[in-house]
Amino acid sequence: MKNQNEKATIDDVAILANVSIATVSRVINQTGQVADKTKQKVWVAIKELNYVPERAAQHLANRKTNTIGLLFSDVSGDFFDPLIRGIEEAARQRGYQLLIYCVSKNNNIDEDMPVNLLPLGQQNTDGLIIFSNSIPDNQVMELKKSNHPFVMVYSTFPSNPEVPFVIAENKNSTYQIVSHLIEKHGCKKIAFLKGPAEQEDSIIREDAYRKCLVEHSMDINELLIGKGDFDRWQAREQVETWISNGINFDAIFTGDDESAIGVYSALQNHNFNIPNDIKVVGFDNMPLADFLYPPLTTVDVPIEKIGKNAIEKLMHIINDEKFEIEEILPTEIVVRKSCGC
Amino acid sequence: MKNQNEKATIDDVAILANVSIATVSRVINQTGQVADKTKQKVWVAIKELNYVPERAAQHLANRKTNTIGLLFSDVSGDFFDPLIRGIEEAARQRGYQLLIYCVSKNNNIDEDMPVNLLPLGQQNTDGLIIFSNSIPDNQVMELKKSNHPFVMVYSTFPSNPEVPFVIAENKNSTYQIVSHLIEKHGCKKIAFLKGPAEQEDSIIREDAYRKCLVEHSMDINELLIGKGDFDRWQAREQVETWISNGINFDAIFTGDDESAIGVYSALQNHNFNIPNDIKVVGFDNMPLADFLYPPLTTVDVPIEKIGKNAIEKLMHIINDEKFEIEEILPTEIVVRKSCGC
DNA sequence: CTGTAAACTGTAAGCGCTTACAGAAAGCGC
DNA sequence: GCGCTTTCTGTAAGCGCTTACAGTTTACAG
Repeated sequence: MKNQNEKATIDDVAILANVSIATVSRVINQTGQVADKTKQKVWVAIKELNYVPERAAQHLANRKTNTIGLLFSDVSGDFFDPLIRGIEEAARQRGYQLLIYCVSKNNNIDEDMPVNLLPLGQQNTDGLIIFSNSIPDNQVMELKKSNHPFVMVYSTFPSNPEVPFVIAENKNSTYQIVSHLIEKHGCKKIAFLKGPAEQEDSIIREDAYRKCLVEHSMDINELLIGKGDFDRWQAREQVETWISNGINFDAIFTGDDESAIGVYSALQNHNFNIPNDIKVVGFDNMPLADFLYPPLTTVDVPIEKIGKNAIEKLMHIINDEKFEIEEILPTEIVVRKSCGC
Repeated sequence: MKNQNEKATIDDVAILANVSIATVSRVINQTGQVADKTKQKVWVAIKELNYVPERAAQHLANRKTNTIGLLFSDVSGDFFDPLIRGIEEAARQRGYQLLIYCVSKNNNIDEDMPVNLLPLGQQNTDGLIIFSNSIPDNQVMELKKSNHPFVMVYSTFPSNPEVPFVIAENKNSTYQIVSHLIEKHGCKKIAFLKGPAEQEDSIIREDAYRKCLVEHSMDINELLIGKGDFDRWQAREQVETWISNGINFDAIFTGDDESAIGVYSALQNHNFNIPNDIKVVGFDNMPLADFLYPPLTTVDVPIEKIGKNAIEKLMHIINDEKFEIEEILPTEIVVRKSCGC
């Protein structure tokens, strides 16, 4: 080692162990055969020098970064948490690092930005996990063309059936939970808070909600379909508006649990009792759902598993193995008290 | 470009633009002088080829990774969210990527693990942000010795006054919020949920709580000091235990907002009214605080700012600029309704 | 002891970039 | 036109690794 303060390189190890750098590389990566005695010497030297391979150099030589990128937007905390954990852990177990990039209002990704200028891409990752609508559709197309492996999470990409994704089942479970309100609790005026317009979940849930009402011979009152944006602030505001406009409803399907937080806040601030005055059900079963009062009836989405499976699929793609383009994980309704049960 | 499918390299650009790779590098990095006409040619070639510099190669040549690592443990979502955003955004603005690693039960970092084997370190980052107690103390010491830049966030490192940190003020604000309960609302039996024993915040808050009671000539009832662990599940359990043991209290200082979630759940499930029966106050002012019912009186901690400032300090360290070892951001009590106001 | 295959090890090229250094071109005063 | 400075550009070395290929050693049957 030229200098005590510099970090050791593979050369230093080779010199100290009295072998060639090729051998050092072989013992570290367990590639090729190395005599036990030699291995031993090398390990000793590595420990002695506190040697850690420089990842950049490995990447360059391997033409592989061993890191996967996560692109996400403003998912709220309680939901985001299990997701990122699932992803990070699964990635790490496979020897990958996780690089992240949050898209937010302040640093939006422009439609016109060439896809190769995305902060996460071929230059620094072996593959990408893209959360929902964190980048514009045309970028997804470009990315697909570029052949850089990626998988979408939490939303499909209808315009191109080749784009792999992992999502949760939406339609049936929405139908079920709305039915529950109608059949079990006799709700007549069920309000609905729709998510962001571009988001697929949002659309599917709305369709299922409408279908459910229709098939139960109920009128659809457009006044009862509000904007929730899967956002607690927006949801609260919408409910406040309904209340101050004197609009009547006996239940709310909040679109997602994040919105349910806003709904609870608005209703309780106006002294409505949940579920006696108004029943509410959500979607996602985020960790908080069981801590709200009353505990929220919702649809359980295996968030962490979605993350894990996304990584798994991504690995298949990266390794050129066979994989299913689409994966729809089952969800199941979890009945707590907010629906009146 | 040898092959249409391969990504372009700097050589391809150089050939197409009919200049040397040195020149290409110079225009990309804006280092050195390049004639306008030449610059132009280079940019055209870059666009033409969709060229993006390979980060690994840059790193190797620069001896700089331009990425900073975030080491965190089980911080809960609603809290974690602003933090990570603050950090990621600040880092990106300075041209750094964010690599993350979650320490959790399943992949704990062993005390004996040599610090150079941490998944985040010299090999892949230029510096680290370390959240609270995500790695054992001795590792922090080792890291310090290794001279790799890092800053602690959300906790100081008392055993070594050289370790830089960014934290929020704890003592005064805890004192204030407990006083508020006593002076303004006449609380006589204030329970307290302490955080994880190793965590500094936890200790400071407990001390301030005790001091406040003593200075208001109140008895300290050890039965009213429970284990909250800054964890909603644990907090709920502790409160349930108190209730089922018939222990009396008229208020709870929950230690942090995350615990407050558990406290609300336990109290409300047992039909206690907050604040009429029992007043509760928290600490952190996480986004959810205003959405709980009743809205939580708590102490506002500038979470996102802590993240930002940590990055800033880290940059100073990396760039060998002057910096303050310690930074304690002011907090302020935000009064909502859960205290009875 | 020899020959041959198997086991092991080393040499050197190359991954894609940055940059020190030197050389070429341009500008300018005379 | 000349010399000198300034501006611009290219050559080549080197960052720390992996790995193809070739060379050396060992094991063992004959």
